Amino acid sequence: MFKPLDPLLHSELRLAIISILLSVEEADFVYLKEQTKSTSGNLSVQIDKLSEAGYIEVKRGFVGKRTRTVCKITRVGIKAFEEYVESLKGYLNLNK
Amino acid sequence: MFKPLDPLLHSELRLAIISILLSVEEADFVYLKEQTKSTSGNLSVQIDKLSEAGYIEVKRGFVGKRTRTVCKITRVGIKAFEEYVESLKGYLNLNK
DNA sequence: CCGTTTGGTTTATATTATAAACCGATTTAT
DNA sequence: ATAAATCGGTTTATAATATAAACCAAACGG
Repeated sequence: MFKPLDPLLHSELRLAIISILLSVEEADFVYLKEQTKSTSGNLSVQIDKLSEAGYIEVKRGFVGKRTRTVCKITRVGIKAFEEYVESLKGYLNLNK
Repeated sequence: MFKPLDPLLHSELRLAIISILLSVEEADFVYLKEQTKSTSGNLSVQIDKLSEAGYIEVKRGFVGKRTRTVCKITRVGIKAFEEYVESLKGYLNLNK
């Protein structure tokens, strides 16, 4: 009945990050920060966690002389998200 | 876009408790423990939190000589749950 | 130069979740 | 009658998480 919820995704900020990355192909740090209205520190940490889990891919590079961190969701991340949503449905009564 | 998720409901065990109470009118401690497969300690703590927030009502009584703790969701709890689900939809892409 | 902004990371702290230990009452088994 | 196990929890300690605050190097603006 209640399947466990992937703790990596069951977090407001990380879920928002994944949600954005699902709809946008690629997003950089600044864009994610704007969209999620999070602090840089929090965003940095959560991006790392998603990256270490292999849910997203992070490329650090330059645009002109400025650094730029770009994130992209992986198939692993997509899969995990889909499973998370399925599990979550067991908790919500979406079948109203 | 990303409305904040009520932290009281954005918790696996508390969400499971609420989910059960939405479908069952009343449930006692033992039943909730069985259904959620949680430990007594964890369940006790989370029931308290939901109770203190006014999301559920807790009645402690007896059945025969044994103690019995019965939980029931309140209208406040129902409202909070509905809002939580609405907010959550903004994170999931349920509009596939 | 000097102060400020950009684009972050690191470290410290507050909050949360979870488990472990405990407790009084009640059965059950001896 | 009594010791041992079970029931129905609560309390307390610990581990994990989230969040914010402090910091940093490079770039830019005056």
